Amino acid sequence: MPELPEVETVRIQLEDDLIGQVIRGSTLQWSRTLEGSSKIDFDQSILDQKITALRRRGKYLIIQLQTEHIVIHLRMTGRLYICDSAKGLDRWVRWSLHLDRKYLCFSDARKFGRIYVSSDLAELEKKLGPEPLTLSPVQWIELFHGQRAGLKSFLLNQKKLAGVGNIYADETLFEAKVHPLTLACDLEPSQARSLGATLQRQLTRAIAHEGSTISWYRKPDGSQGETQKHFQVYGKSDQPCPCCQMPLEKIKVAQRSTVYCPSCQRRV
DNA sequence: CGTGGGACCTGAACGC
DNA sequence: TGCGTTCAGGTCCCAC
Repeated sequence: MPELPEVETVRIQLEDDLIGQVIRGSTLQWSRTLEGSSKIDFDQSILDQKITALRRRGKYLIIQLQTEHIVIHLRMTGRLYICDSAKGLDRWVRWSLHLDRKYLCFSDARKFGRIYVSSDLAELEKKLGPEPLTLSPVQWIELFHGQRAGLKSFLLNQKKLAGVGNIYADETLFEAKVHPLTLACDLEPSQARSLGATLQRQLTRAIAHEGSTISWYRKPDGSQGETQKHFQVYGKSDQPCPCCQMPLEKIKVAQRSTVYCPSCQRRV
């Protein structure tokens, strides 16, 4: 499931192919993929514009044009790749962007992914908390201060912190030895700093390993990420804890399955 | 402010 | 073989 490291990997791989390209049009195969405007208005606002940058904010990928931005969210099964044809290379292509002699294809089996155009990113910013990789130790303490949500819910809340999803939330809480239902405000300052540092380590390592391929995620070149080989708890319920050998437990938190070690991650 | 449930979706895995 | 069920989960929206 694309989270921050997966989206960052996609950004890095597509950057060189996209920057400097000029938009010649688009094809929309599943209308709900495009939100916020009609296909005609969408095309009109991006036509003939040059791509000046490829950016990421949380789990969003942002194709920066001269006066507009194309904002893309992959949700669960979205993939992006460069291809010679607007039809793409698989049966789940929902949208493609026409460039000079190549196409950026958006494939999305589950049809949850969304794309929209926006001249300023203020609306997006309103929905998103800070980038986890830029927070300082003091900022981590401030982030958790006074927050009465359970930590698993808090980490998944994009408005509080941008880019973390189910995989890296569970892996981080395990490595930090914190119970997923611990209230954020109950962390001691030293624990808050340490949890932040652990999350940053997890995300940085996952980017270095080019993301986690659980089922659908692929890099733009079609290959899989490597991070899943290093999972300690995600998807491993009932297996022995890598630390104490007690069986890992699965519970539902905020509608998501959550795997943790009841012995190593004691509740405060 | 916080949580819980449903909706959006379809493929994979599993039970019978 | 094939049908039916369950699970996966990011975000939005509504109810409490």
